[in-house]
Amino acid sequence: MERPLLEDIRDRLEEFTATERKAAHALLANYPMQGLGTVAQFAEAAGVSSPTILRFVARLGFPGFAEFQKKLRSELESQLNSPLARSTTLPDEPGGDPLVSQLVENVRETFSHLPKGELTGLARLLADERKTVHLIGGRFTDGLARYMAAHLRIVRPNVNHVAGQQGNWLDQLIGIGHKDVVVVFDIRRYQTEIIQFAEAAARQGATVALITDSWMSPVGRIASFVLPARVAVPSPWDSSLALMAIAEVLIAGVTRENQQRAQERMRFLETLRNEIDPSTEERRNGPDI
Amino acid sequence: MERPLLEDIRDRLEEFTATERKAAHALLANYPMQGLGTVAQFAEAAGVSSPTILRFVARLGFPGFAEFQKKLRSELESQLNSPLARSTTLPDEPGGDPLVSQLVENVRETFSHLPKGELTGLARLLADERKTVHLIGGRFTDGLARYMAAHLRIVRPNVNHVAGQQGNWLDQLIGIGHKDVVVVFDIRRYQTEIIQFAEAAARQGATVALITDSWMSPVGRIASFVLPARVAVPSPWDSSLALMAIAEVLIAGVTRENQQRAQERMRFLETLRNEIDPSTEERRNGPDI
DNA sequence: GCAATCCTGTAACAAACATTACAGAATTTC
DNA sequence: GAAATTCTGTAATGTTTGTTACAGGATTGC
Repeated sequence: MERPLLEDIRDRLEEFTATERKAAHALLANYPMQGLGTVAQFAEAAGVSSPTILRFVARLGFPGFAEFQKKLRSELESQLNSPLARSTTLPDEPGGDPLVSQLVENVRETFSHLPKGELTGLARLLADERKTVHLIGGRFTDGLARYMAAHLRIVRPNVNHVAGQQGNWLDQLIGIGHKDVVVVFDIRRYQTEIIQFAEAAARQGATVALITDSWMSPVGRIASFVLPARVAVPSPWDSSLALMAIAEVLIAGVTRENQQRAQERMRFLETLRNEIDPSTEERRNGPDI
Repeated sequence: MERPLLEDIRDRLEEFTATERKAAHALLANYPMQGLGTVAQFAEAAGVSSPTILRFVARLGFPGFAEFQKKLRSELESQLNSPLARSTTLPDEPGGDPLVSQLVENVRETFSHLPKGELTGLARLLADERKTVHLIGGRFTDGLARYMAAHLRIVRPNVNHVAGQQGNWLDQLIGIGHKDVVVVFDIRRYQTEIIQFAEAAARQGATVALITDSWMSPVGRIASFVLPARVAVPSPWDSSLALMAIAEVLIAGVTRENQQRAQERMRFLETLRNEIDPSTEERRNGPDI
């Protein structure tokens, strides 16, 4: 990671001219906000002219004010999104592992920022038995789509997991229309096939719900529901844990909406299972809900 | 202190028009940075027109975009200058939902009770490239096995996801022996086929690792590694979130153990991907690791 | 002490921006 | 089903912005 600009400026104060130093002090006093306004505002705060600010910025190695602001924004975004900076507020590190702390924090942060109405609204829509629910995921998120489909099938009819060879996905677009809901799991790298599937489904009148990461899959442009999750962890991998938490909350929400029907379907499934393989009753080692 | 704009927007999502909601999502997904650029940048990120952004901002009660930005800056400055303000928001239940609190608590509790040695020992074993790793899950946990396999394949060779028709599982027992590791995801109701597979693999000399719930699958009797997870949530369903957290920590652990080889394999995969479909590079919307 | 060089602010200018006007599409109401 | 209303994007426009050119003052070197 590149060195913070603030430190760079601080170390180079002596090489600046008098007015450049004024600019530097003004920036350091209110870093990085002072540099995120206009050249004129920064100049006024520093008590120098606009061209002086540009010379100061050029001295720092930026070809223009826009590049300078880009750098400040980038640093600020990292600061706002950096859990390591905030993890100091969580004295308990479960298992003493920063990775685990981050996993927990991701789930917590995800739901802190998710609009409650989006979750309940989507759960209500998914509970509507007049609709057919399709779930699609990519290379890493197909398991989530599969997991959610496995649960939803138990509490409601007409659940389709879009899986198998991607060449066959187009076949499953046939007949999709206003009575369909498409739940899309898409995290970076965003997959062209998923985007195309979602866009085609939307064109045909389906409602699209997106469960994605913080950088927002392009599917977000056509989705009616967008549920972004925190995925950054101290690891080369992104974490899908928060996406799975969203899936679980939606599953619970649908089950709650259709409580009576869900119980009927679960009892029926139980009866089926006991008829086909009575020995499964013996597998109950722990308490059952 | 005035109420944060973010909360205001979140609570008012239902009253927005479709395009205003898109603007709201774009802002919430990258708050407050998305609102601190130009109208055109914000519009592009939201997938709407510039005038729509201005209507959205007007709907929030601001006479113009400048006033809106003023508000965002003010909030941001408060946030940057007041770390204590940040820490007081953490004790709140994320989303105020007991289900979400329990999900977070399950992950935290799971790792608090997991022996660290079990995790690192299993990660080390899974990183051993002389071994072949098999992953098997049941009706609800196959997605986890698939997820873990998809990641492990990238950082190490000889990874087999035992999937498809259960009748075919026996075929995959052929050849399993001392050089194999079988990772089993099994939560109640425990599946007879999984138990039988694991028992047969153990008889043939394979090392068995079990990721299960607190009531302990019968596979625990013959497993060398047992990792129990908290699954109880206020819902008719059990939660698999903590099992997925275990999977992610193992994935990260294996990647860390094989850091150099993992990086080589990832680079090679990147090269393959760019050769087969160069357009995937364009899909990078957010920062990449 | 003077010439050369550097620093700095003012003014001008091209580009970018926020905003408004307008028209077509979509939705709602009767 | 048609009229009224609302939503939305495109185009145009006035304003603001970043940047450059230029000139005067300050500093440095001979």
